[in-house]
Order: sequence, then structure tokens, then C-alpha cells
Amino acid sequence: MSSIFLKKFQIMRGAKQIFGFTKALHYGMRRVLFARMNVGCKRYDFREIEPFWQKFWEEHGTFCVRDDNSKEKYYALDMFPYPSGSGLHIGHPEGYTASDILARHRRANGFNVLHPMGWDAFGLPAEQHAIATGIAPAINSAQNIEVFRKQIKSIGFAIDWSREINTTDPHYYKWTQWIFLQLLKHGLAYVDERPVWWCDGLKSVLANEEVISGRSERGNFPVQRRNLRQWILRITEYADKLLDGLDGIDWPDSTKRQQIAWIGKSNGANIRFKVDGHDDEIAVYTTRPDTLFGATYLAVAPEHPLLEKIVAKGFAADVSKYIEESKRKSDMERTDLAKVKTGVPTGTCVINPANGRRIEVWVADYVLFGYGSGAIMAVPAHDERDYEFAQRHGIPIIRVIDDSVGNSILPYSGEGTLINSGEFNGLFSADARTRITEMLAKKRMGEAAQNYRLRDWIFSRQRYWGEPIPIVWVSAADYGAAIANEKFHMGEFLPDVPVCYEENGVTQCALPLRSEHLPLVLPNTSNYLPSDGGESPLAHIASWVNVHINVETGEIVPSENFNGADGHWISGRRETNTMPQWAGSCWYHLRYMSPNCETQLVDPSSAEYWKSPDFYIGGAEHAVLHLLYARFWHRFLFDIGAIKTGKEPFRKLFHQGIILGEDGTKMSKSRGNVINPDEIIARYGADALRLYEMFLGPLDMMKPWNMRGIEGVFRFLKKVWSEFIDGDGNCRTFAPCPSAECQKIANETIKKVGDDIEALKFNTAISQLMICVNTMQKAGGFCKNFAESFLKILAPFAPHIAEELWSRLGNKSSIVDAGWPTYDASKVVSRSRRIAIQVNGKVRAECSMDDGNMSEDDIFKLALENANVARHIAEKAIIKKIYANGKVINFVTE
RNA sequence: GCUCGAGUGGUGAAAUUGGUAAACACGCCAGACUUAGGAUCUGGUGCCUAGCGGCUUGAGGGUUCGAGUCCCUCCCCGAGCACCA
Repeated sequence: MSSIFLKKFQIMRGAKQIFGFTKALHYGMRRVLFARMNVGCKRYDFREIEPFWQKFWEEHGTFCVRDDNSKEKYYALDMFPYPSGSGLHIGHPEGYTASDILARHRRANGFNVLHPMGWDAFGLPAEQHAIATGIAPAINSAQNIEVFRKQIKSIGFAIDWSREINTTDPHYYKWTQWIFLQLLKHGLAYVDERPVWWCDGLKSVLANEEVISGRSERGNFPVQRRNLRQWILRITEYADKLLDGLDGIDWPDSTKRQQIAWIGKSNGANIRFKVDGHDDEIAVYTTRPDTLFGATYLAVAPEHPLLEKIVAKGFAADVSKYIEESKRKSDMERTDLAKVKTGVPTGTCVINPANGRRIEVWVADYVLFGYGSGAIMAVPAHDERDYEFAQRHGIPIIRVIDDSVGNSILPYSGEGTLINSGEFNGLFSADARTRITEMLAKKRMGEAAQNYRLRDWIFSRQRYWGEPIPIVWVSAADYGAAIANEKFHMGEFLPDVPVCYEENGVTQCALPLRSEHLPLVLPNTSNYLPSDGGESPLAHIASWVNVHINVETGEIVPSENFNGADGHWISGRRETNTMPQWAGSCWYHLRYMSPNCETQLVDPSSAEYWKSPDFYIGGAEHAVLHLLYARFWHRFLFDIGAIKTGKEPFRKLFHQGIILGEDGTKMSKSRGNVINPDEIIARYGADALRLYEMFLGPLDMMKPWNMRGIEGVFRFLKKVWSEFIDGDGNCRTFAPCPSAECQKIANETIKKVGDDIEALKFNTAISQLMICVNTMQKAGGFCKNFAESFLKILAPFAPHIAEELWSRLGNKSSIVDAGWPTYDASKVVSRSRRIAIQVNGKVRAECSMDDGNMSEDDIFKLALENANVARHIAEKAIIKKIYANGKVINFVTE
């Protein structure tokens, strides 16, 4: 290090100390004497600028928003994060920045903007962490939230932090529990002991949706079937409403398609086949009643309840062996498409109601018990699976549909003209479906029917870290006596039909808590492991589980403290299952509107004002589950009148694309390609991070991170800085008189940036900002009028630098309240236009035409004067001349 | 297997939806300034060709005066569904 350098370095350090001192002085005296208006740094020192303005916004409540009927509202919602222990991921700010740009743009355009943030903090990882470390999930979760909040705040979003919500806060989950009780009251919640996915690795039950090809979605552990009592929500009741609601909403097509596929509505018929020699009938569901005459066997799932009863004597052994084998198979084995289709005959026949023909009943595990009636009519000629099975087992194949081109290859699963179908011969498939269904209805052997792939939602989890389900189980005898009591006080959420289950020969009935019992707070424990029976860790807490209830007063006391004995008191056990993580995220969009309302889940006047989010952004991984469940609850709340403003919660939805690592693969710790937002902010600042994430490419595309790319936007910010601030740290003075060229680029930029923001094309908006600065720089700097306008349109993208420069220009209030500049459309059009001249479709020259005053002939004449054009036309005759308005002319020769 | 979405320079990507392909940025090359800088500024940069010129949007066809954009057939990548009768 040279001595001169050393000296400078020392001086700089000294200056910094003095500055630090004066800074402290400023802070100390702010309230009394004056507020420091801006950072005032010489160079683009984002490390000073960004915290300063973040503090400014916080202290001035810049983004706190109130219901204000004098202004139009705009509600921008992010999918709230699960605050994981690894901190904010670089993907989080992508969506948040997008919604923030929209929020700030709308605000500048006079909207009253709500842009909130919160935490989806219940969930498995905190519980796993607790099992591993013994640290309570509540503590761990609070710490993670602390980190997330700090990280998100460091990016400078226009978030109203006074509305922050947390799904694990009893004030919040009080209403999650309340919604559950409403579902119960309206007959949409029930319990059932049924096979569910049990994951030994997670020690928990998983929903169908959380199991991916035989393994848990989270953790990738193997799963198996197990019978457990579960709470189940009747989402199937809403299948049609959920389907219909997709019509009017602005969502990505792929997401709508996924939901439609998930609901999986099909039209067809239920057909009953009489069992030969029995009184029983086997019902099947088919979408192709037109192929009924081609049914050559009937196949039932191994779980089918009639199987045991109808199997013929000599076949019973093979059938029960087959049933045992399929029980042992994992679902993965059973649903493996590559495997051969197995099955055994039952020796029993059924009668085809169409033609009276006897066809054999088989048991085959390619028939799923969970769909339709667990039995199918098999038409090998017109179904690939049945064809494969029939070929393998030597079952006859009868063709009943001719396709239009006379193709004879089977199986043919398309439509066509009926043959071998008696009176229905000659009909086309669609007609035949109607007619055959009518015929069956007349014979009372079937009727038209719809089916759905959607199953009811298994809503309980055998976990600690979730919302407690506010139910007490009491014996049927106590329940019956209690509701017969004239003074019965527990009826607030009582369903018309009691929810019951059998346990050790005793019927238990669900007694819902009352509103005043909510929130039912999650009790503390130190044992987070489930019981051996697969019950939740809550089952260990006897003092919490066992209660006595006074059915006349609603008073509930722990049984260990109960010493009375009069007849109004009954004993019960609290439900120990908790709700799944989806519960809290089903309605949070409503809570932000009035986060502190104690008396209702959302204050009606706030709900009336904010209605529903105008923009909702989050990952495509939630295309089905969260977005379907949230729609279900929202619809339900609408139906019971709890909310009055719209059936659909999210009218405009967008999915941001995943940001990949620099190597083009998904970021992961194991690959070592994780980018930490904190490090980016430390090195380039939050504005550069925001700008870069938006500049990377189209918002909805998957795109790789590139460390060098961020240098580019950082350079841009420095360039902007030096256009406003000279080498001494003083604000430049701007020339008042702009050239036509400057006016053009200024107006173009205002127009394009505004348009691109609304179209979510942030990458091209930023590119326009860059073009604009480059042009201004070459023209000798910003002109006076446009300098301020430029900062206003930069502000949504890079709010900190925009505030600092805005203040340095002498403005006294935040740029957030400075509005959005207007543009002069007439200035955007340039006086002379350049037109491409093509010969036979290839560009050969370019000419410029002044104004719009030239006639077509003049333009052609001008074009032909061009030497290169003339050369390419040569002696050939021009057979056609094309003039595309103001863009291109084309001479066609031959 | 089915259903979508995509494929454009060395790289991330633009392209007013049928009208001058490659804007903007990265990288690279050359230069200026610089006794220092996590610098900055200027010019160049699709490919082939010494040049004239020719060729270029995964491949091949087609429609059109004109195709990255529309149609057909493939190839490859990504996502979702996956025996749903």
C-alpha cells in the first residue's frame, strides 16, 4: 500500500467517524429540531440509503392503509411464506417484488393499496425440529418468523406491517376453528375410519395429495395404508361449484386445467347387473353406455363388498388368495401401468341388462375401489385396459362400434356407429348413449350419472403443531341426554345429524365447542412424538384431553379438577387430532382486511371495501391443493353468509417462475448452488436485487440466476445516480429545454413502463428504463421536467434510490405520494418513419418518409430510386407491389 | 401413454401478435481515462466469406407478396395427470 493511499484511507476513516457522529446527532435531535431529509451521500451508497428509507417508511407509516371509501381500492396479495429454518429463499422476493411493483404503481395512480404479509407457520418441519431438538415449535417458529420478517423488510416492500398475520397466533386460529365448526354445523365435516396414508418416516397420516407415487411429498419417505379415524370435509359437495367458478376468473390456463382435471367430472351412467342365481345386483359406472352390448365380462375391485357373497364354490380359494395378494401390494405396485393386468374369475355370472346375455364376473386389481362403484363393465373391443385383460385371460371380444374410416384395429376407444347392438345398430355413439341410458332407466336397471375423481378432504393430522380441532367426544348416551335437556347450551355449532364413531363398542359423539370457548389453545408439551396407536402427541396430555362439561352453562373444566357430580356435567375427551397446514391458508386473504377484529373473522365493512384480492401471486406448486381448498372455504363462507362479496376469492392469479441456480438446476443445499438474498443485498443492495429479479426474464418462466447479470442492473443504478448527483455529492441542475428526441424518449418511456407494469412485463419495462437513461446520457443529461418523472417511474422497481434522489431534488415528502407522470401521445410518434424496402420478401434497403403526407405512389417511386433495390429488381417485371401501412414495402417480380 | 407449455447469438432474453429477427443486459474484443478504485466512458460483437454477397429463430414440409409468429409431420426439453372405466 503506498503511503499516499494510506493517508487518503486515514482521512476517509476520519471523515466517516465525523459523519457517524453527526449522524448520531441528527437522529438524536430529529424530533426536536429537524428531520434529516435524506442520506446525502456522495456516491451511490445503498448501504446508507436503503436502511434510511426503510426506517423513514416505517416511522411515517407510509404503507399503513385504512379503509377509505373516497378512493378506489387495490389489494395485492402474495402467497404468504412458511417461515422455514433456512431463511428467505431467493425465489421469495421474485413474487413479492412483482406484487410490490404493481402495488406501488397503483398507489401512484391514486388507488388505496393494500399489500400485506404474514406467516403460514403451522406445519411439519417445526414439529420435526422439535422432535430432534426438544425446542418447542412455537419458539422455533417465532425465531424463524423474526428472521423472515427482517429479511423481507430489508428488501423495501410497500407492505403494511401493521396487518401482519400469523396462522399460529390464537387470535388468528380462533377463526380457523370457527370456520371448522361452521362446516360441522352445516354437515360438511364428518369422521370415518378408513384406510389412509400412514407415513412411518413422518409418523403421520398424509392426504392423498401429499403422497406422490407411494412416497411422502415432504421428505420422500415410503407410505402405507392404515385404518385410522379421520375428520373429513365434504369438498365433493362443492365439486360442481368449484368447477363452475373457474369460468369467470383470470387464472393461468394450466392452473384451471389442473383443477378441472383434479375434480375430474365425467358424464355417464350407472348400470346394474343382476347376479345370476342371487338376489344381488352389481352396479357399475361407465362413461360409455353406448358400448354396453360389447361388455363381455364384469370386473370388481378386490375390496368389493359383494365379492365374498357371490363367489362360486370352486372359486373361493383362488379369489381369497387373490384378495390377500392385492392387500399386500403397495399402491405403487397396484397402479404401475407397466405391470400385467392380473385377475381371477369368481365362477359367477351376471346378466347384461341390454341383451340378457350372461357374462362372467372377475376380480381384478386394475379396478379401483375408490372410484365409481368399485366395479366395471368391461368392453375389451373399445377399452385398452379391458382389451389387454381379455387377451390375457381368453375372454371374448365383441366389436360394437365402427369407426368412420372403417379401421379394423382393436381396441378402438373412439366414437362411431353402433353394430352388434340390436335395436341400437346404426346409431352414432352420442345418440346411442342417450338411448341406451333411457332404455335402462325404463327397465330400472340404470340411469344417467355423473362421477368425480375428487375425493373428500381428509382434514385431520396426528400431529402437535396445528390448530386443535375444537371438539369434545362424549358417549352417545351422554350426548342424547344432553341435547334432550331443555337448558342445553352447547348447540351453537351442533350438526343436525350427530357425528359419531364406535370405539370399543361404545358410540362416541362429537360435541362442538361454543364460540366463547375459542380459541381452543394448543397446550404446551415436551413430548412431540405420536402415540403408538398413531394418535397425535396431544393424546399424551391427559390433563388437557379429559374434561367435564356442564351442558347447561357450557363450562368446561379439566377432569382432574372436577369434583362435583350433578347431572348437568358430562365427561368427555378432547379431539387430539389437529388440522392440516392448508387450513390456515384457506382464508387468510380475508383476515388481512381487518386483522385485529375480535368479534368476527372479517369486519363486514372492511370486507365490503376490500372485497377480494385484485392480484394474487405465488408458486405454481399450489395450483391444485391450496387454491382448491381456499376456494372451497371461501365459497362455503359465502354460502352461509359469513362473507358477502363474491364467490371466488382470487379473481386474478399469477405464478412466478422458479429461479434456478447458476448451473441451471434447481437450487439446493446439496448442489451448493443456493443464492442467499442477504448476501446479494449486502453486496449490491435491495434495489439491485429487486431490479435484477425482474430483469432476469418473463415473470412466469423458469430462469437461471447469474451473478454477472446483477452487475448489469447495479451499473444501471450507479448510472442513474451519476445523472442526478455530481462528483461532489451535489444535485445536478437540469437544463429546461429538451430536444424533440428527448421528448420522444421521455414520453415513450412513461407510456411503456406504465403499460408493461400492468401487463406484468417487468423485464421489458426495465430495459426501457435503461434505454431511456442511455439516451439521456448521450443527449447531455436529463432535462428538468423529465428528471422528476423518471424517478416516479423508477420508484416501483428501485424505491430506495428513487426516494433518495427525489429528496435530493428538494422534495419534502415521499415519492410514494408523488403520483404517476402522464405522457403526451403525440410526442411518442416520430416525425419521420423508416420503411423497409423488400424485393421478393427480402429486405434490400430502407428509406425514410417524412410525415404521413406521402402517397403510396410517392413511396414506391422513392423506393425504386434506391440503387440496391433497382439492382435486385434488375430487368425483371414487377408483378405486384405491397405496401404495409408505414412499415414495409415489397416488390414482387417474376 | 395422455394433456399442456417451450425450443431464437457465446449467455439471460426482445420482437407492437403476419411486416426491417436478435432491442436491453451479460460476456468477449479494441480504445480512452487512470500513480488507487467492487471503477467509469467510447466503439465493435448472430453465422459463413478476403470481399461482393450469402445464410440464420430445434428439423422437414405447407399457406402467404411476406412466417420466430399460422397449418401439418417429426425431434428434444419442462410441467401436470397417470389403470378414474
